[in-house]
Amino acid sequence: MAMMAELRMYIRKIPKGKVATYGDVARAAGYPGAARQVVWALHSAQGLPWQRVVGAGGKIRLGGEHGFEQRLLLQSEGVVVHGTNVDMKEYGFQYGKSAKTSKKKIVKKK
DNA sequence: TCCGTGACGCGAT
DNA sequence: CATCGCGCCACGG
Repeated sequence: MAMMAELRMYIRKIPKGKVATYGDVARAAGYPGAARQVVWALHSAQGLPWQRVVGAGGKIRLGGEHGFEQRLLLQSEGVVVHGTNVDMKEYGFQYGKSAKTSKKKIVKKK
């Protein structure tokens, strides 16, 4: 499957109220080190929860108006943003971690 | 085909 | 903290 499609698919897995980093998404999708491609995938963010993708350490990498909007969107989902950062300990989403114990097949929303 | 461009990541200075 | 350098890789010129 095409890389961008994979990335977009994983981005959609991020639940509301949680965030994942570019690197995490890339690794989860099977492309470690392809954080830049995540950016590309987001560029064509059609229906994607783009605001739930932040930089390493929970840093919002968007500038100006966009960064401000991302902050608002995240907070409206219950994520507390400190300046330009998010507390990953509290809101970081771990891919597949829950599936590890429940082996239950995750029904991805389409 | 080579080259510049990213909402990147990470270690070194 | 702020910067730099390097690795990473799809895409458009």
